[in-house]
Amino acid sequence: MNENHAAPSHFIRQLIQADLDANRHPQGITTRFPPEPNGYLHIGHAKSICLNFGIAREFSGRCFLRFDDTNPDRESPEFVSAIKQDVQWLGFDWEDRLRHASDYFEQLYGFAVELIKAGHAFVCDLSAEEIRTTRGTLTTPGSNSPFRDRSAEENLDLFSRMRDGEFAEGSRVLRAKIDMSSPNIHLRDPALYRIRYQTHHNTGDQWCIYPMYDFTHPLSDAIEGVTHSLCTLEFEDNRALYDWVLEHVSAPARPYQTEFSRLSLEYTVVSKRLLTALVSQQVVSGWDDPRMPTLSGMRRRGFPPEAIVDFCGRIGVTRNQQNVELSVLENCVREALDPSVPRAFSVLRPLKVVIENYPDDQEEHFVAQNHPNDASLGERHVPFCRELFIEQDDFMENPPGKFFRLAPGREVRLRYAYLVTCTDVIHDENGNVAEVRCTYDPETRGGNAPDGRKVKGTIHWVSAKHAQDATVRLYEPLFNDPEPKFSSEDNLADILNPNSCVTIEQAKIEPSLVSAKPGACFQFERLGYFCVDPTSTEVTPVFNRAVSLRDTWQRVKNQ
RNA sequence: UGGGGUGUAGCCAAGUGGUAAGGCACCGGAUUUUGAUUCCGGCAUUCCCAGGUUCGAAUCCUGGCACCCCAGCCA
Repeated sequence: MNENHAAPSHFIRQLIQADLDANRHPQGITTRFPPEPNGYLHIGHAKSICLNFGIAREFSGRCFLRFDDTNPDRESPEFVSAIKQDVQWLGFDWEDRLRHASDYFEQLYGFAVELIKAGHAFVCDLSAEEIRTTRGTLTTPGSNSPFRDRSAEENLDLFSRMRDGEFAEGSRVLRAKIDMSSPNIHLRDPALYRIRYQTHHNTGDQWCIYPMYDFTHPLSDAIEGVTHSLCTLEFEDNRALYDWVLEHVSAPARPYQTEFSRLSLEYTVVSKRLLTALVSQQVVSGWDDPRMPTLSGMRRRGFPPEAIVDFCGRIGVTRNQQNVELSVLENCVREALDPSVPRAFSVLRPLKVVIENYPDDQEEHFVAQNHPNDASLGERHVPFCRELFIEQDDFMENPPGKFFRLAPGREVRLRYAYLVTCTDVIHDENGNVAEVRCTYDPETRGGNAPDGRKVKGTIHWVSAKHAQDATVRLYEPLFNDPEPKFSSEDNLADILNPNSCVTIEQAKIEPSLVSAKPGACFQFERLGYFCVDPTSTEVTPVFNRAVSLRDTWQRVKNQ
């Protein structure tokens, strides 16, 4: 992590500091993270979690985890428990501050009654369609509902009968009475309650009217004593309504909303609708598919939570449109993993090497460091014999100038083992390289030549006799376009990267890797960071590549 | 063409009238039994544009331009 860097000073931090300096919050500050339980949390939510929980921690305040569950049509307990798990995984603790907006339904109803009594809300019998057409447009004002001037008594009666289930779904709504000609469309008599005969995951069949977001949110904030209600920029226009609600009922506190820009990450999409589509159309294996930008996907991919928290700190909090390059996240993952993760050998695309002058029945083992820069991670033994596997990429018959791996007549170091020289190449019937023959120099045990000759190339390897097969999955971005655009009519296949997941069924792994437990992470030397998948077994180990190593050769080769 | 926002390097981002931090990326170079890591060095005479105020402007004023959000009984 970046303890060396001072916490960046963003505008919300400054705002809170100024409020504290002015002694506006003698009881301390309170924030909340308010997800709707209608999907899994993604990297965009992580930004909000780090902001809300982080700022509370930093200023010795409190942060609520509040499920914003006012729409029973799309919410479920599965999502509730997944969200809780993800928040904890990131390292945040809501202690005794777990809430649901639905916990407040009765109080909310009371506030609605207050509004009606004061003449600030009315029951409207217009259909959804009629409301839409009378709302006006961006440039023209709307017109008043014919039901706008009902008496408070009639409204009270109607609203209570709405609650009692006397009316059909969609037949009536409770609306705020504000201003149908407001240039801010959110103020054109917005709906506050709608009728929905749907079992709610928390309140069951207790209610058939459900409050809307714009009514619920400010009041939930007030009930919890939230001082700083932080949300994303698309709610900016809603702020006028947020304030209106708080100013027209006897709210127990006066919270204020501040908006920041939402995160978008190159090559990924954080729209719940599209993520849901990817899952339901089985483009991915589930919400926790390692290609998903969900927290559960990134966890399965092998991203440590500290990397995500670090990332959220690095990108900052502003009101600018934020489109962050993938390399920032990848760098955070590498930086989190590199110092702590043990190294191991694995060959993804095996090429057989026979050491011609190494006795057929001989075996030995070499001591390998688990971490080149940290002896405390210990060492392990790696077996060696006459037949090995090396990476196909590490051999070229006609190499370009800068290539310093194995080639006919060239000498390379087998890491921790011997220097070997390629003496012959055997081709299959199609002319492809099928096997490479080498000789080894017995004087170079461990990898150094007594005569001091320099060998530029060092490659990894695995003993053919001792290696085990494993499944290895390599990932690329799910989308082709750095800024994926989509609409519901789009054929997903057209925008998806066909190589987003490449599965290698018969990678060769060194013996020490066989018993690795799900969740364990390793650096496969020269290949990247790999994490054991939850489905892995000793019979069929499964590794996911979290991220590759930085690869200068790839760049040299491509130029 | 209504309302609300935002413009600082390829991508993020500090900067709050005193002469452009930092990260990522990129480009060198050193060390290296991972073409990794680490280390050193480079990378905005200029802050969307044009005027103006000022000894002095990314910061203040005026006028443009570009982009984003809003017309769910979603959140």
